[in-house]
Order: sequence, then C-alpha cells, then structure tokens
Amino acid sequence: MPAHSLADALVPWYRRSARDLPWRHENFSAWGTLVSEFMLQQTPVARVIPLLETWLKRWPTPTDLADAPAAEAVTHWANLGYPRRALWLHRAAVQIRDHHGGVVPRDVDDLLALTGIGDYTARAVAVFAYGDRHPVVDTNTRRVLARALNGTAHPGPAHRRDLEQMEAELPESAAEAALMNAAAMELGQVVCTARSPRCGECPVRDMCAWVAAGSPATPDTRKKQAAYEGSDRQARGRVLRALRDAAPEPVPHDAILIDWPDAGQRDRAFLSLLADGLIESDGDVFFLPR
DNA sequence: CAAGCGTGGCT
DNA sequence: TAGCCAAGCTT
Repeated sequence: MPAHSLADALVPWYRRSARDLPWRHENFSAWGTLVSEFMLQQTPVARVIPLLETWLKRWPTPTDLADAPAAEAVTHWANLGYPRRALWLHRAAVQIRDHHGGVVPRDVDDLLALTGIGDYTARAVAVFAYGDRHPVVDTNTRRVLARALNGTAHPGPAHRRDLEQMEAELPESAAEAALMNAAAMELGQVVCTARSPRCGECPVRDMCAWVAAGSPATPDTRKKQAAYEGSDRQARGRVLRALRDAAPEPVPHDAILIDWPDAGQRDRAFLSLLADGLIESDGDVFFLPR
C-alpha cells in the first residue's frame, strides 16, 4: 500500500535506518538533550559526540554546571566553535537551578525564556526529551519540506510559517510525531542533503514535488559566509584560545595576538569579547569570566 | 530583518 | 586548492 503522507513514508524509514546517536538512547536525560542541542547548533554531529560525553561526565546535572565558574564552561567548550554558546549554556543552567528547581523545563515558553534557546532548541527539548507534540524545524527539515512539498531546491528564509507547515505533517500521536520530527531532520542530513541529494535512496522520492518538477535549480537565498582567514572572528578565536590554554591563569594583553597585522582589528577583538562577557580584564591582564 | 558569530572536514 | 557547509541564536 502506497504511503499517502510524508509521515507514512518517513517514519517507517526512520525506524529502519536511524543512526545510533547518544541523544537517541533510551535513558538519555533531558539535561543531556539540552546540552547536545546547544552543541549541535551549527556544529556537525561528529564533532559534538566526544565533547558531549566529556561535558556530561563533568556536569551530570544543570546544577553541577551552574555551580561551576563560567570560565570552566568556556574552557571545556574547547574547539567546538561559537563559544558564546558555552556562556549561554552556563547561564541557562543557572536559570534552571534558580528558577526551575534544577530540572530542565518541559514547557516550550519556559524553555524559550532560557538564554541561548530559540524556536528550534526549545521544541527539540520538549519533543525529544519529554515526548510532547510540537513541530521541530531545523535547517534540514526546512530543506526537506521545501523539496518534498514546495518543489524548490532550497528553502526560503526561515519563517514562522515553517513551524505551521511541519505541524500539518505531524501524526496525531505524540510518540509518532516525535519520530516524524526526527525523521525529517535525519533525511535532510543523510539523504536530502543541500548539495548532492541522494534521491536514489530517498523513501519520499515518489511523492517529492521537487523530483516531480524535474529537480529544477531554484534560487538559494542563503547568505554566503564571509571569509574566515583574516576576519574579526578569527582574531576573536585566537584571543579566546590563548585564554583557554592558560586558564585559570590570566594572560597579559601584550602576550595575545602578538603577530596580528591589523592593530585596529586586534582592539576590536578584545572589545567585542569583553562586550559579550566572554573575557574579562583587570589592568593589563585578561581572563575568562568567573 | 540582516548581520555577526568558530572551527574543521569535505569536495 | 579554496570555497562550501554544519541539529541556530541574539541583537
């Protein structure tokens, strides 16, 4: 019998072929889910897995992390990238300790109120950790919906409309809906990829609007990333790495970014990191936030 | 709403 | 090789 909905095709495919990932294990905690979702924001799965293990061993509960200095969170974020996430995760842990009795909230609005949590992460926690029924929409899901339902090669800019479109595809039961959410993300990551989709392996191919239209090249509205070499981001990364490597010892201003060619950019790096709260200073030395 | 924010693997 | 890209969020 042919599948009549996206879920009819995707959920069985997911049950059959989902990868074995730590956060999909039966007894994975809500805190573990929250930490993994922070780490997975713009960082590939393969780089997250080893560090996630380190973090959860060190800080098994939100209160464990909240009780530690923010500097330790930033230090142990290591080279995951976007270190503001480490700071935000620490702040979220403090909020959970102080306002939620040390228990990761289940309510989407409560989750949205935590630092560093937006539409995606809030619903991911509510759905994957607590089994509630909400649409979970990440960049993979947006691409799957764009192709399978809208017939375009790329999704448009992220929009609240995406949540409503995914909501309409969810099965009635919360458990099946959770599988559907995970399945759409999984398909986008391993089959319906951005550059070279493997349509020959796709469980949704026979109902895909984009394939039916002849897989046309449609406009890609995503903004291109600025070059990293010589960028402000690279300068910030160098500063933070120097402080991580020395932590908890402070580092003199003159010992950081010594050979950086652009003095103005060097100043900008320190100032923006201070503004972000990722570094602090005392006289002419810098250190990670206490 | 567009811009800014890290890092490393893959093509 | 050099660019492209990755489970987003905040301002």
